[in-house]
Amino acid sequence: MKYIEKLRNSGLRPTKQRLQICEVLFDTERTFHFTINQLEQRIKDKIDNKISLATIYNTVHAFEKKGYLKQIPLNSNQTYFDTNVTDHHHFYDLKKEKLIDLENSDVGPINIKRKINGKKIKSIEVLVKLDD
Amino acid sequence: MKYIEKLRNSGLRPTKQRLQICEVLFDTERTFHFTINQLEQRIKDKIDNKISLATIYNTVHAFEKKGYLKQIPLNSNQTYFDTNVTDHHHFYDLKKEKLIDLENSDVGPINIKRKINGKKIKSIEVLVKLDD
DNA sequence: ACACTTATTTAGAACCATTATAAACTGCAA
DNA sequence: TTGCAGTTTATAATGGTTCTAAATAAGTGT
Ligand SMILES: [Mn+2]
Ligand SMILES: [Mn+2]
Ligand SMILES: [Zn+2]
Ligand SMILES: [Zn+2]
Repeated sequence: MKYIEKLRNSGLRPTKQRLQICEVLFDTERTFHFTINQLEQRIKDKIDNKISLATIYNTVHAFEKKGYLKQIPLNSNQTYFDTNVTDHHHFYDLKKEKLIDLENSDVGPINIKRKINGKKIKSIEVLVKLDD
Repeated sequence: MKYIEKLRNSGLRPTKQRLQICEVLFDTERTFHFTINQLEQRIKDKIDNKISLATIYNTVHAFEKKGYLKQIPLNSNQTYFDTNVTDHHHFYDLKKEKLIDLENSDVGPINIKRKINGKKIKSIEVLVKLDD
């Protein structure tokens, strides 16, 4: 398995559940955005055994902490995650409630002129909301 | 009262509760960011009668729909609102869990080069997360 | 002022995404 | 193999938000 090493190197035991979740999350042609419930559904579709919802939450949070996933700031009753952990921005289609990645070449450089004393910029994220 | 007209013009009846919430939200030197629970506390501090939590939710959502408040996309278990409804961006201090307005002069122009067929840009919001 | 209609307020229940619990299980090093 | 820390799991608890339906208040017409 290609994820055993990755997990071990992160200090996470490569359990059956985590490896299967890795396949669902990272064995894909493209990166994608998901809520926990959407991920639960994908897992059900792709694997035979059951993984408890608690484990899905635990794993997603563990992966997020290790930097393999990130949360996307959005106003929704559910938390959105992204398998694309590179710096990038988003369109948010308000009608379809769907996120679309913006390539870095799609957005001009963001120039933050103001500084806050003793604070460092950790990330800069642009959210472009789309109407009809 | 200065808000009676404003509410009537919006098709909202100027009730005692709404007028009092207007005072808490809009009779301020500066605009500010808040969660419902923070607003509830401010209301308790500023006025003598009680306003039910349901009314606070109802009013905030009514004001948001009319464009007197807006939500700020953020990953938190609580929804954040802004009394500054002009287009502007935010710092988010991760340690203090506090939002800080960026003036438009603090951020260079955002240039979104990509278009989505049949969709119009409704808003562009930048969130700058701050570390120590 | 009064009656009538409709909007609003309210306490409390319901909802539901997320987190906590604690017992069973598993990976792994000694 | 044994022991232990890490992990999984069913289930309960949490808590922000929304819903409900009855009481109250505002607007309208007379
Ligand atoms: Mn989370
Ligand atoms: Mn809301
Ligand atoms: Zn993305
Ligand atoms: Zn703001």
